[in-house]
Amino acid sequence: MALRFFNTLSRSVQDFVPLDPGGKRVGMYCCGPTVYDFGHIGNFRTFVFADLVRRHLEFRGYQVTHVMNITDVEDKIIRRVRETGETLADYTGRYESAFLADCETLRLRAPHHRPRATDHIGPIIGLIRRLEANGFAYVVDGSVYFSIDRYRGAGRCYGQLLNLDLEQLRTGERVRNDEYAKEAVADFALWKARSPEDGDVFWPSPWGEGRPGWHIECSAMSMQLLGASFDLHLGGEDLVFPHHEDEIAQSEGAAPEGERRPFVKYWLHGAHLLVEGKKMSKSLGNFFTLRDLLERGFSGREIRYLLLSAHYRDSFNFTLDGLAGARTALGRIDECVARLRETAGNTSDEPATSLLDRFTEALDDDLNVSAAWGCVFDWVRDLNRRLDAGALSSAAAAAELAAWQRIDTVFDVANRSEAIAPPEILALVEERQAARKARDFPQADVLRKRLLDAGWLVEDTPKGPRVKRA
RNA sequence: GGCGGAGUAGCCAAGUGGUAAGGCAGGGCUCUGCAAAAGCCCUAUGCGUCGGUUCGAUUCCGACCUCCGCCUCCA
Repeated sequence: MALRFFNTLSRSVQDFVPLDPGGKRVGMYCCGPTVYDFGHIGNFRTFVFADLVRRHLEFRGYQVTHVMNITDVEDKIIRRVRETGETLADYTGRYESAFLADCETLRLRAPHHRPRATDHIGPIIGLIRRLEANGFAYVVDGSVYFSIDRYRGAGRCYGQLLNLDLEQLRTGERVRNDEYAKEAVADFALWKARSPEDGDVFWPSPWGEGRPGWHIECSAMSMQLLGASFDLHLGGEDLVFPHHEDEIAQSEGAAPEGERRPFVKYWLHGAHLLVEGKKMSKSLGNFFTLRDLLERGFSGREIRYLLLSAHYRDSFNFTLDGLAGARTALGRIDECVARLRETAGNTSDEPATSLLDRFTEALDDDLNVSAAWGCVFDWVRDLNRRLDAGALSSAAAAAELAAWQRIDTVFDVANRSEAIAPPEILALVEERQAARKARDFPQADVLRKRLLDAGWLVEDTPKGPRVKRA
């Protein structure tokens, strides 16, 4: 069976066929963070989802070029910069570093390119000029807007990602008065003229000093790094409209007549999450940054596992109980893998195929992680039975271990702190074992406590004691 | 008001036109000097409600109820 994804463009699950005639190379763009604060668990759900897409593509042998932008100029950022008196670069640099550290905590594979909006003002201006040349942009008081009417008038399609009735668009409170200059409500800013509140945040342009609009950076940077037409574009579901719709209009609208190609072949959108059953909000006290969760004693891999446990298109209820459950579930895998290692010893073998086949089939089906984890836990139970029965050869254990390692290139939840116990710990274990043999149980328990204080848990098995990280 | 998504055991969550994966929690058991460890086993006659199609529906159709998202800068 082929790999398939749900494409927002078609509202259906489609076979994945890369644009590359060789069928190998894949360009993938994911809308990254706006660095105005620490990332929260909802942000990271989307980035973990993007990581899963990328890793599964790589698992399937594709050569992925992964781009994730950093939005480092935008209304909220400008407001914060004004409030703190810092420079834009100092302010955003701090949160960008924090974001990168958080990504490492969650074991996200680093994108090949992480372009910043402020480093691409030139390409952004160039793109706006092309839109002007094509007649889709108009200038009002030093700001440049995209005209949806003119775009549609030229036979182009606005509204590819959703059924859109512009007449029905509610003119809500969020239509600010700084947008009054637009010809039509649905038009959007490509370039915003400098205003006094912007402080030092502005760049020169053919239309005067100002800064880029929100959507334009993604069009400019993605096309620069991946070409005018590429395979995958990912983001949170809230970005479908207007952000991604506008990206399509800007990107396809910039092409000269006669060279029109679809901007992106597959659009994938991740659902939002709820926290403790409610929309995350600071007033409800259910607003968690990744850092908050780490402070509560959870690890990056536990959070990663939990975020990988639900399908990306379903809204997911993130709870602290769920995180605690994630810890137990991972422990079950850790145990099984550790037993496999012991049984395999120095033996190595080709990966066993039965688990890999089921796993691949599950993820190929629009990233059905629930089914994939189901395979993993079925496998764990089966192996535990065979290990208990002493019915697993070292070669078989090695083959299963190799299969797990393949799977973990996608899920990446393996226990990394499962270091081999240092000699002094092993010495204590032996000392305790001697005490047990001598039936000096009080002494054995003292030694067990000492090991525990050192961070190691002893487990007595029929084959002798085992230590693992407490 | 417009568009879209979802309702499966205490919780999370797959799935299928033929009678319900997996995880957590809970219960039982095994191993053990002990176990706080680990493993095994058990746990939905039921899949929001009501109709319809069908030999048969949780799965298809219709209505309804509930929840959620988007509708101009929120992942």
